[in-house]
Amino acid sequence: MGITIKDIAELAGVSTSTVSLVLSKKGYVSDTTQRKVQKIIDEYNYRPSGAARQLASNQSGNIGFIISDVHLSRSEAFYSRILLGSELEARNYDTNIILSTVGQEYALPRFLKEKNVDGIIIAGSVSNELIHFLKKDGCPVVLIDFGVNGVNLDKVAMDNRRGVQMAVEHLLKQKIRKIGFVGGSYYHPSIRERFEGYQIAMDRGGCGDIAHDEKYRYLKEDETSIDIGEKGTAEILKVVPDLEAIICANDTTALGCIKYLLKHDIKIPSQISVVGFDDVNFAAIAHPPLTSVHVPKIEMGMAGVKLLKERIENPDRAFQTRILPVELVIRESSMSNNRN
Amino acid sequence: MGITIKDIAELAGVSTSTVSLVLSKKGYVSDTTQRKVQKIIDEYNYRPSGAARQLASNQSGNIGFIISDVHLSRSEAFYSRILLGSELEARNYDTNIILSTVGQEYALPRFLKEKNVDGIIIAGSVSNELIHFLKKDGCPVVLIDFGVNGVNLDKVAMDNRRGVQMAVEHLLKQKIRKIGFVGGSYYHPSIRERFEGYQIAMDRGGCGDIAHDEKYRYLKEDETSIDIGEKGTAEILKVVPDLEAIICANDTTALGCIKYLLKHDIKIPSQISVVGFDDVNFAAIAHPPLTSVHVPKIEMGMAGVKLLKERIENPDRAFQTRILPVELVIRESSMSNNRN
DNA sequence: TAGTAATATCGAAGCGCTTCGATATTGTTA
DNA sequence: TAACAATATCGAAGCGCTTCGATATTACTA
Repeated sequence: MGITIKDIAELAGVSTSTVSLVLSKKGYVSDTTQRKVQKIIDEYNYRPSGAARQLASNQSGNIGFIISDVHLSRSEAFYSRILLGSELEARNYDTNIILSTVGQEYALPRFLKEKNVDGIIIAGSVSNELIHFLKKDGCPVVLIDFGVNGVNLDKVAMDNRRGVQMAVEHLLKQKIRKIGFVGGSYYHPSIRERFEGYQIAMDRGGCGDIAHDEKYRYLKEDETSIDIGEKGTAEILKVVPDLEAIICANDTTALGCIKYLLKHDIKIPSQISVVGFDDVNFAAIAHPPLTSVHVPKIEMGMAGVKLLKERIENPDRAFQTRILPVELVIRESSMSNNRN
Repeated sequence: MGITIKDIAELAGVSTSTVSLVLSKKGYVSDTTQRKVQKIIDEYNYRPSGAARQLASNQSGNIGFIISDVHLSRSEAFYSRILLGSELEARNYDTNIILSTVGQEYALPRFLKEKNVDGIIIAGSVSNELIHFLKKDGCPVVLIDFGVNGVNLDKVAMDNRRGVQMAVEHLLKQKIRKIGFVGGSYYHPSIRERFEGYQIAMDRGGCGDIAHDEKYRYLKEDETSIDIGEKGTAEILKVVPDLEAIICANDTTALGCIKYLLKHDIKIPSQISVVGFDDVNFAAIAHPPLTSVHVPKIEMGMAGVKLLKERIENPDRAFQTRILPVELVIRESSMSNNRN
């Protein structure tokens, strides 16, 4: 099959070790030999076998990217951007991304079985068993937008609390105080932080009574969805008919919220303001365009790869959590002209 | 490093070849040995090295997935679904997907350099050089939603002509005849087919004069975008003020089209109907919800993997093109009650 | 029951690299 | 210029599997 390092060595009249040195650019090779060998390599379009290289050097040049399948299908707009960011960054290191979705059941992603990755990025929530397994295994791991209590790992996250705080402040400035919170996936650390951010900001704004009143919130364990947004809005409105705004755990939920309001002829934002989180690409084109906390998804993916590379190079350093800043993007769904 | 096949062999009191047979489930192994070996494997949590296996068997168990970076960022909602489909299908074969975006310049994806994939899926358009290189290289390749003139390869496509025909028929049935066509990426075969479908259907419906009149169309080489949708709509309306409908090359374009119409207070669909193509997930939540030709994206991704697997198994069989059916999803943007 | 076929297991030779230690050559310093 | 360091190249031993041919055992046929 194809041409091997041995062929190149013979053609160039050197040993295979010399060719290997030329390839890897380390060790001593004279300029003349280097050129001579490189010429043959180019001429014959020689490409070293990854497998052989891996086997001999015990390094794969691959990193695994794990994401739960439901997660990916449901929040594709979010996670596929993170994946894209990781891929773009991986390109800089000449590294390949091996993608693997995992189901709900505890199953090792396939590449893990063959351990042909140098490290792993996990985006979003996966089973605790998997995390524990990896932790025990000692394989370098970076978590993006996820975390498990009591497990110390490198992480990339966004400033969830700050994001919602900005949203709350934006509403308070408009003299809106009756603000509710709707969301699913409450098991997810990011969602929980967003809710906490809501409470903190409300407390500070003197609306603690509202933020701590269960009437004003709808929180489910189920994966976030349009459905939850609709139901949540309905539930809260039932007990708080004079609600003024809804902050949603993410944009998908916000979409459901808008859907409900539209259906019941409640004007956005003049009657009720809506704010989402994530700023996925449909936020801007929703109707009305959705105010949302922008999450730097591409950058998070890139940061994950960087962190992983650092960990691989230096396995013993202290674990880091990189928290990327977010930004409130104000659009029509929360701008009531008659208020501010 | 870890435990190897040799260790397992010793622990089980058999030869490594026997362990290998147990692992691969081929050849003859007695029930007793099989169980004995498997027990040790489980007990020690042994995972064979992918690299060694690849090297020895000359099979990687990986398939490469190539997509152009701009393409992916721009039409993420479309291509990430295809990727998802491929990944889901790959899981069934215990195969990994190695992702690689390629830039505009002609560069080999990294995994190609090391040829550690058994085959390659290309989604969307990439440089002709890359296609020619792969063709010459003899590496199994499947093209999803792309094609190059004069290069024979396995392909997965959707029924673009039929899709637009359905859209045209749907409009004609409402007595709408002044139908324009707007789109970018005209270099892309799918887009061209969509335009052809428009012409064919219009011809059949007795509106050939319109479909062959350049006034009624706006076609650009540039990547499809919201921008093109806006500009195209503007251009056509300038010369055909009494336009009744616009068929767009894809949903992104349609979005721009809607944006323009909304801005100029032209009512959709009572004044102008809009139809998109692809039915990406924001089509349903656009305002108004967008009538679109549904493309089975997940299925296309899956079909790509299937086709590739077949080609790998049987490298000499005739090339196939799998055309998946599409479906017109009628939503508000094309339902004018006062007409039908 | 000899003779063949099917079944079961093993040893050893690779797969195509990297890398370590050995050796050869050249350059530098006292 | 002897002595040592730096530079340049090579041979060979693996890395952890698969697979082929050889051998041993058992089952089946005539």
